[in-house]
Amino acid sequence: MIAIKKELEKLTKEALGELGVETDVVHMEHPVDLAMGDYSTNVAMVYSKQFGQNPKELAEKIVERIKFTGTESLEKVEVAGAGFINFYLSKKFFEENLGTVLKAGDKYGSNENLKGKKIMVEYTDPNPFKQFHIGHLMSNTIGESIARIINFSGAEVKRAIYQGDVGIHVAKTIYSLMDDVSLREKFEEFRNSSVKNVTDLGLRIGLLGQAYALGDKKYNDDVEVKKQIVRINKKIYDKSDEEINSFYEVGKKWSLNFFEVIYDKLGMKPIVDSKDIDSRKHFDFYYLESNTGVLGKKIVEEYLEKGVFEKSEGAIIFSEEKSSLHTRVFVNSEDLPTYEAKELGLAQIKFEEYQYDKSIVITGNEVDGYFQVLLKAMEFIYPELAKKTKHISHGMLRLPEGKMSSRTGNVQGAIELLGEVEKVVEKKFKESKDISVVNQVVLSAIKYSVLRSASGKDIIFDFDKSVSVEGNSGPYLQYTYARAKSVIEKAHQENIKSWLSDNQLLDEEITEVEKLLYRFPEIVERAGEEYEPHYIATYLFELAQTFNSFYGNNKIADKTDKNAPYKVALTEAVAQIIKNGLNLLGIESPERL
RNA sequence: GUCCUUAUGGUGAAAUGGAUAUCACAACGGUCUUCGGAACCGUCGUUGGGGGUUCGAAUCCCUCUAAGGACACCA
Repeated sequence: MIAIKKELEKLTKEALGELGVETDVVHMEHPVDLAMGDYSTNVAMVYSKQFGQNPKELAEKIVERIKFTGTESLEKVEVAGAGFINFYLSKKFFEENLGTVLKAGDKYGSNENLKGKKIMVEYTDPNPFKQFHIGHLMSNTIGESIARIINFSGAEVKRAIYQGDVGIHVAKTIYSLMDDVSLREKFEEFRNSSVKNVTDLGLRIGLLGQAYALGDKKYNDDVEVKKQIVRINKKIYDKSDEEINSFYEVGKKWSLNFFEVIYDKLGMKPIVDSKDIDSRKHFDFYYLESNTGVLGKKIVEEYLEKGVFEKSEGAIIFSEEKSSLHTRVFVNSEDLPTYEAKELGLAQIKFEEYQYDKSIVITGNEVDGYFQVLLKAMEFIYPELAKKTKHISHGMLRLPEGKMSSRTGNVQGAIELLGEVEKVVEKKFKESKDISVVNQVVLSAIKYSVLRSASGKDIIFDFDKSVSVEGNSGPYLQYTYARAKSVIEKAHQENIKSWLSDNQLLDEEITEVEKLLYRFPEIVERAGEEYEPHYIATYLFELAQTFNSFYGNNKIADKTDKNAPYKVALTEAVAQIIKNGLNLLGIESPERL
């Protein structure tokens, strides 16, 4: 809780107390317009009925009783509109806050609301042997941002990833690798040579992709092949066929290693930083369906006896009577665990490895219905874990050309999308020859497009708008940061010192920029409470706009202006907050574009 | 058919039950020989329909309409 907000709530409560109202809840918010003050409360409207007088009169009475004269932070308190009480903070407050921002630096905006809490965040979840598509990219973007935000709120955060290394998609790939002569030859060649770099790895991933496409086609076209693939699938589960095992292990390793390359590209910070392609890691916990399946099936069988599940048509199901939702199959009639059973196993394994206070799972919203059923089943089996589990879902990332689907084969790869955006960025930022900066702009364009609106709804990715520095975009924020940095640099050259917190009070108006700075910590808190990164994105854009307007109307690095040190300090604070905020979105802040 | 989600200017979005619904893009017009013009300022235009709750509704409830998703062995 932000100190000043708490103080205003306390003052209001005391005033209400004098009028005979005891309450714990004083709703304190920011007025829609900066000109209406810095904080506002609606208590007069809430209690006017109880007092039998009109809200404005009651508001006046409350204001008379608010003792703010002893508070340097408060300039004035006014009644406005239908009975709002508006608080105006003082120049002194804004000055002090500016000092706080500069002093806190990279830590500004952090809080300790989740101090001591252990939180596991599962996200991304690509499947080995399949493409890392833009849906995974979206999940990774949201998950990484949420992980950073709750970490900034003081929690210990562990990143987890859950990958489908078994299932029919794997069998399709293995089938083609074994059955198709040229694919098989290529596979043997790759298997017998070492993987020295990313390019080598990429070639192998290409081969797996071809094999999957071929297997998928034959599975749908040829009934006999379908039967074979189903047999292979079963053997992958029980590991009974050595030849299949060998194809499987090699392909899985290539796939998993390639995903690590992608996490690098997406800007994740490695947890194990190694040049060795086999040991580089970006997540704290890696979970595989091949492991959760075994345990999940055991759990289902155990609770079948206890009456949670029941047999039906050769499968084990969780009936709609139990869930009051809809019936789902947990172990299919082939005696294999479905995703549902695997998830039960996963929950147990996760908690055994890490005694979390909260387990967050981020997925696409097409599994919302399924997840509700799953949580119901979990309530029967581990009620305490069910309570700690939070499912967050997101919509689809759609490209202008059309809809992305992993089932129809019309898949949009994440790498391909990055490449396309890079082309647009390079065209636009011709001068920038620094490849790492280009990458940072590419990622900010994509990530910001995802994070700027509330999660849950589909995002239509617009190449031009996402890269444009003229609208509400990641690159716009990066540009504003770079410009602020450039102004600060200029001030240094002009020998203008930045204002320090012990400096004297300057007789000057309160700028709109200042009125936004102190709100950042509140925004971070709310984003953390609601697992909603978009609050940060929205705020940063407003801050950047306000700063750019200030920049357009004021000369900042002006030696002849006695207020220049203060303006430079404001610029520094804006830059700092943009950097901190972008970091929470998983976006870098290059000093030059 | 049942259940879930969604519906805000031409387009994409924001809004903790609060004040005159806020931005961006597009369109139109303007500023200034610039600390990074990749700027700034302005004009235009919006809560799907109908009821209800409330001092107050984009937000909560009911209903209709439309779109998307889930609804037994995929994940």
